[in-house]
Amino acid sequence: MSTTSLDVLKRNQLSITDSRKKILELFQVNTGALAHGDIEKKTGDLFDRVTIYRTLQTFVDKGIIHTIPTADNSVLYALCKDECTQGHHHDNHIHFICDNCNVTFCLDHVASPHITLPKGFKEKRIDVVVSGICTNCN
Amino acid sequence: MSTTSLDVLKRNQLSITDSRKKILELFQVNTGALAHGDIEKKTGDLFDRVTIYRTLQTFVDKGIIHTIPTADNSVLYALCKDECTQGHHHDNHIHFICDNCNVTFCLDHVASPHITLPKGFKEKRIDVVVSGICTNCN
DNA sequence: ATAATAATTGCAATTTTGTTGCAAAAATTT
DNA sequence: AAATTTTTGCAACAAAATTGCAATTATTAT
Repeated sequence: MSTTSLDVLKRNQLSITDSRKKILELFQVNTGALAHGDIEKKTGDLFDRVTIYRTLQTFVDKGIIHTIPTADNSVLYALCKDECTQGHHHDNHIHFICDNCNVTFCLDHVASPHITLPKGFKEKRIDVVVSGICTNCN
Repeated sequence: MSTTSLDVLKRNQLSITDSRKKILELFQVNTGALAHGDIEKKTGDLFDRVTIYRTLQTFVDKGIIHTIPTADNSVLYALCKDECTQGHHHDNHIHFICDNCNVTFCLDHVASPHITLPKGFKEKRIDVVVSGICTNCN
């Protein structure tokens, strides 16, 4: 499966626009997760803030990116693996946030743990966020 | 150990004020977690928005409540277990958010899982948030 | 290729959320 | 009961996010 920004947009039946191409490429180039503010900085005044908000929301809706819950409650976004489809995220991996450099990693090879819930609770989704010190800062 | 709001405040060497008593009682009465907005609604115009922010922050500092990271990045607070002391939270339990009724549960008896991280990553804290359908909505 | 249609963007205005300084009020200490 | 300390409410401010709408851009049909 090809992975150019253009292909991803087409595969998801999205109109091809400068903002969508550019923002998607940012995610593909950067290893870590990105906040809305990061994207604003990296794109300068190419696009309006509102466009960035809407583009991110569109990508989340389509299953192209997913949000990451963080301890300090800032909103982070990261690319989903290919298996994600519209309305159905399978980002079954954990996230790691470095307290030092503040980069967020999607640890794709660390599966979410299985958790036994009390009777009556049905799991649909599980988010695991580990924070500490990353390899680069060690 | 007694659990009236007054006792909790005294134990933590906090001045006894209406807002602190009222807000603490809200947490004690409600099973789930509360957002700043919830508290604002439930207290009407009894207290200023700022007071609520400061009270919540004070409680977090003292280890009376803790924050919960959520996937939609709203800030949630919930009562800590008694073992929490100032500056040292031991909220080593997972959280469950019901997609239906939107209530957040602290599953105190479900411990956070142990996760094996890739080489070089050092864990300091782990947050697990499971979402799905709770007992009441089942 | 071009016109018609549909979708997206940018702007302005607004709303929501959170913070800060300071004087007034309330709680605690003496 | 007075002195001191802490907390509160107000006002102003700042940041983050949302909405409606006209203008622009992309897609579809001709």
